[in-house]
Amino acid sequence: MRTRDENKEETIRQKAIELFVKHGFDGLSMQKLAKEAGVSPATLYIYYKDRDDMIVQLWVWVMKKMVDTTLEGFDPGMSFEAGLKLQWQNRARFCMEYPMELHFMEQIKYSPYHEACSKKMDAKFINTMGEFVHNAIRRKEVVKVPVEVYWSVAFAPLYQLVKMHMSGRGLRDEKFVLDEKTINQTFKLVLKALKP
Amino acid sequence: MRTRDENKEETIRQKAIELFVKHGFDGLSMQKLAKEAGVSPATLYIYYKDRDDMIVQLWVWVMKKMVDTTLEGFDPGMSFEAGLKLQWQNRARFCMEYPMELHFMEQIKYSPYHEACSKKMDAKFINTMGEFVHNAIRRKEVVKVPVEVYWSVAFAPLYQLVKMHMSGRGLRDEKFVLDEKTINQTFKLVLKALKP
DNA sequence: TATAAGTGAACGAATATTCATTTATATTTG
DNA sequence: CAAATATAAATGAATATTCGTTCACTTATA
Repeated sequence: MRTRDENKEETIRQKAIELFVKHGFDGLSMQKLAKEAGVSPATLYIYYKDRDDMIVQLWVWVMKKMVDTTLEGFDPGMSFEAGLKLQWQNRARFCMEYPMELHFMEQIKYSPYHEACSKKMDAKFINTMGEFVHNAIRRKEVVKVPVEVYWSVAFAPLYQLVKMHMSGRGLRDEKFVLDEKTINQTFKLVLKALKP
Repeated sequence: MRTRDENKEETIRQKAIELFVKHGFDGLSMQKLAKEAGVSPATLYIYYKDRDDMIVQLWVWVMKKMVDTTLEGFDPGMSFEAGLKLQWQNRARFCMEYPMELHFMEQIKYSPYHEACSKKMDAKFINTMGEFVHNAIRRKEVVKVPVEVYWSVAFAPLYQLVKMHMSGRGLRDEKFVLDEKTINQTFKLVLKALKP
């Protein structure tokens, strides 16, 4: 039997995200994507059941990449400060290395695909994160708050900075570039908020 | 001459956001919207130049609503703690009262429309916010950090909580409902982070 | 009566998806 | 070892819809 061209598979994914980021949901049409990736439209239907399935599978792929990057060198038993710091570094690295993938994920988050995607969320990842927080709370390294409150304070500021960085400007018209110093400065504030 | 039916204008806006939130960019087609709003497709082109223009104008309208709500009772000369508290209350109220409008705005934020929209951003609003922070920094009520860092720590956690509230669940599968108590709890942490 | 609001049908272009065929290769056969 | 075969990958053209937009026309009112 004929073997599947793995290279082709990767090209499709890459071009799909590229099209999506550049032209949004409207721009990601099966025919345009096929042309862009140099394959027949019919080929897409070998890889994916339909357009919706393609978008969800694309999300799963990107999510895995994100989880892998985020967990690099991480252990839920780490001390709170060290663990959170590593999380920030890993997450920031992912954002900088894969801006289009991040863009794609953020756009999915508020789209009708959000529900279908979050069902495919890696449970192990969430559990690892949860374990880390609970360890820290138990050791009294972190104020005792619901996980949602913790997560909001711990990571939302970072993603907000990344958002500004990606759009190239801050709140006003001035240019904004997220550098190591700004990350550290913000991290210190977050740490202050979460320590008992 | 014949007068424009203001009621019709409002129905179109309402149905447009409804369609957009329910079915995303793909779902907001001119013909579907016309049918939904009970007007001719051609009528839409009296109100808007084309589909892109409609989406941007829709955003401008929603943004104004958001700014108005956020500024209710606010004065940039307020003390930091009182001002920030009011901001949280106003913003939370907007999110709860107009969930679809918030949904719409968030989706635009990561779409190709983001740039066109942010050009129409109300400068006065941004200036008022900026003035408030700078007053607070001058009075030494807030740590001296770039506005972007301030904004990220001050508001991103709130919007993250709202996001979870709107999706109906937190990080795990458990139900999550954002209540007054959770808001206050998070607010206290943010305040701790930002105070010198 | 002048004028802008509002219409419904129509346009070509683009959409998602399918299907009868062809192509490449892993495996089996002689 | 080489040739035949089986099988999944890959295709390009065609499907019926739906898309955004326009235009000749009617309607309501200042």
